Amino acid sequence: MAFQMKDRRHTDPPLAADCCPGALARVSCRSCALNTLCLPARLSPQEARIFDGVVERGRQLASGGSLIRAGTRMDALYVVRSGSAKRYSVSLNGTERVHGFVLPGETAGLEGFACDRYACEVAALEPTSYCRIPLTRLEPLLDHLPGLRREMLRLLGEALDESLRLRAELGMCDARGRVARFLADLSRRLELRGLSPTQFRLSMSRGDIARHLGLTLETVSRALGTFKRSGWLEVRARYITLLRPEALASMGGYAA
Amino acid sequence: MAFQMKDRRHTDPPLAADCCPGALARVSCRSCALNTLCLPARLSPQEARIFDGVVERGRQLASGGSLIRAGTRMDALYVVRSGSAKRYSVSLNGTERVHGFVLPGETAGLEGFACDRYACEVAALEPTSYCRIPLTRLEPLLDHLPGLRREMLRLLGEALDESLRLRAELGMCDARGRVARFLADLSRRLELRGLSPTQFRLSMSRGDIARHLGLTLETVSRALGTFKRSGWLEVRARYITLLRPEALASMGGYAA
DNA sequence: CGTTCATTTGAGCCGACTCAAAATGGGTGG
DNA sequence: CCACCCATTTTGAGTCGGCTCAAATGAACG
Repeated sequence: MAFQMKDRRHTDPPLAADCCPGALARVSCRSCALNTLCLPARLSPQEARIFDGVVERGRQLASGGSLIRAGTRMDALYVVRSGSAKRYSVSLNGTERVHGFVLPGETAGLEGFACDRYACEVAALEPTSYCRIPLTRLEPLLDHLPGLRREMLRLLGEALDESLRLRAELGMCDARGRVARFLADLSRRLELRGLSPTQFRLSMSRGDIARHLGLTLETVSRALGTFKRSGWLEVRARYITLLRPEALASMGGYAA
Repeated sequence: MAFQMKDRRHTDPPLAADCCPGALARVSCRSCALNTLCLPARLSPQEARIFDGVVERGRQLASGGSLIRAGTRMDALYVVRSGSAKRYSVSLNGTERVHGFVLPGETAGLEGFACDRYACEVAALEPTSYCRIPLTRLEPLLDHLPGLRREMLRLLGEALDESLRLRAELGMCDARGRVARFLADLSRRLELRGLSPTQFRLSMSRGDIARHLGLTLETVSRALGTFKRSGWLEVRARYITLLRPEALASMGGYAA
């Protein structure tokens, strides 16, 4: 009972323009709640209007649903509108490796530019809606919209930079530091989206986190346990409350 | 004496169009030895000709010389023409992290698109010459050369893909596997450039390799020692001869 | 209410790190 | 040409963090 209330407190508020779930709403980017974060955010109003015309709004995806299949021909970019997804790849021996998590306003499928095929699987971690930007419609726009061109390069550069930084930061701290960094990063990204940076629900399992950080799920669990005992956070299953975010941030070497 | 001969065998043949070292030779990309590998390789002949006009040939850089300084404004892309370089960044506490090594025909500075500033240091590991592609001259070309535009996206996508793959592969094998993967990868890239895939000189120190693979230099040294005792390769200082490349490749999980 | 999956906790082991010292190689100047 | 010096690399011994295997607990769903 009291627990139910606790649960309620953690429930995420509606994140974006998904007020009409399941429908192919013709919502424009301008009226989208994510318009300060999303791809068109840096475009001029004219460019944004033109860009708007090529974006398809996808239907809601169920938890576990596949947004992108690795190995298939690259034909579009995808932007998560609400919910979340994980980017991962599966090696020949069946091992799964999680490259990262896609939050609302973030783009998936960029690595497909390398060879016209997607390299990563992207799958919803909870009910998730998305926008689709077909390349056949994006390409022609690049001719006349220098801002969009720059934005594409920026997006790719950012993904590259993030990947390098992740490798660098994870590589030089221990298990607890990695988990701390992960939480601090997630907290920051949630805050950017207008959500609470201190109270949130993890949409990914301990195993997903572990495979993302290069650890085992037991180690992730133990790290969370340590933080809990230190009074830095509260954990109840997937619900997290950060009590001393600054402690986590400093431990994760986030200032590096 | 015999040793001198051994050394000689390993000497790298001249790699590219650097027959006039130190001079700002106005060599065109078309006559460059790297033209099947380098940025303009995928352009149409017309596009390649136009692109040629914006490439500046840099002077020879001494070993240790800096090609790109992290934090400075991004104003150009750099392509190594001969020699090699390391991409790395230094954290606040002074720890160095090596992101990768740049071989002839490979591009450095791409991650700068993220925020208009370079995020990595790039420094020559041996006498190195390079080409410089100023953004102010590259940008306008993107208007009218769709092939060049695609090539830029491809280049960034490839860098991203490689970074993801590296993290994934290194994350799931032990120290020996990482070193094996590193050697197999290097071997493949050297072969692409018309060099021997089985005999080469490492331009980077054990420490550089270690900081690249997330290990210590002692561990890298021990891994090489193990391979040597197994008869998979010969090591003499920085000179490597692979005797059983397939063993290394399979151990490095290179087929993943 | 029971089943099933996810998470936590425990015990023991192994690989990579740390610290330390020896050896090798490259470069320099006599 | 040789002897020396310096940086790099190799090798050794001991420690510890995270992994593996295993069991118990907790949460979610019908």
